Amino acid sequence: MMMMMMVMAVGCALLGGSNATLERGISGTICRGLLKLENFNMPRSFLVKKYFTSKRPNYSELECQNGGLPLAELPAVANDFPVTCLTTSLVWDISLLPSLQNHTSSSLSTNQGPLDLSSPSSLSCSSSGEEDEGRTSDPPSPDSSDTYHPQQSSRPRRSNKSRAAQEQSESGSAITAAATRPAFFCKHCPKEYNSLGALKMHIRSHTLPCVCPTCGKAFSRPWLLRGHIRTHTGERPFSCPHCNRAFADRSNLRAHLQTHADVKKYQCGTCSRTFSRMSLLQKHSTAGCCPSTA
DNA sequence: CTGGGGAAGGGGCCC
DNA sequence: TGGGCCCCTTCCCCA
Repeated sequence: MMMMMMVMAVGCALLGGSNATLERGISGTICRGLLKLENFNMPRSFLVKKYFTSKRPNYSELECQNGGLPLAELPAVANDFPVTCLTTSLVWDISLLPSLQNHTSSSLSTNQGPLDLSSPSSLSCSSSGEEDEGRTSDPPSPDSSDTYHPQQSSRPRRSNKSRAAQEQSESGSAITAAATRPAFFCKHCPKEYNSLGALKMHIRSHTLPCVCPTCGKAFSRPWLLRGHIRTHTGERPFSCPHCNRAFADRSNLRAHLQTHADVKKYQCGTCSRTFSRMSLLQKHSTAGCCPSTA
């Protein structure tokens, strides 16, 4: 079985050009993942580098929804869930998205139980990769020269603006604002981070130290691998309290719960129509319902 | 075309 | 400082 999956995965990777048909079928997911890895465009890096993060999200905003219980553990009679959600400021107006994105939070859970994910044999985050790379969050040795290491430099690399300022006063006496906010750059991509830890974590997205023992797909973090392994095992620890559906991913359960809501979380600012997902709201907006925002 | 599910990526926070 | 977890978001596919 494992060999078969590997062969399929390799085949898909080799045939990356015509992925339209390959992505369908049994190995579609695997192929899609590999193809994504191959391109590695990282289109989802939307959270990079926030200079003015407001630190902690306001989790208490949503606690009223379920009293802090995990959604998967909500009683089926939690009928005020959607309403409560909407009576708070959590109804999203797409016109406000740019300013809200960094301030939203919907921590609907505390320490979760159902996700024990035993299957220890399959959870070894990277047979080899994690041991060499993951533990240190550093790229493998051949790579290490390709990434920034503070030990190799007397100070963190600075942002463009900071570097310009530094160049301007090369004598060194006027490193002011830049020095108070050092930036750590990734040498694999143009991203920059405020802390070395964040950079190291990011570097893992390049080194992908966690390898699935079943299909060989690599991930940046152990829990990503765990989630992926569920696609092989079929484990779905997050169940919907309103229906019989279960999900392997909590976020997907959360999105699903929106489908049970009479009034959904994401609201069009023009027509007041609500949507279960922001992507649907965005589609709705760009489709022309809201000319002002389209 | 729309809505929903599946899978995945990434930063932030807590321990 | 690092690992684990949380949450958000996105992309793709399908009904």
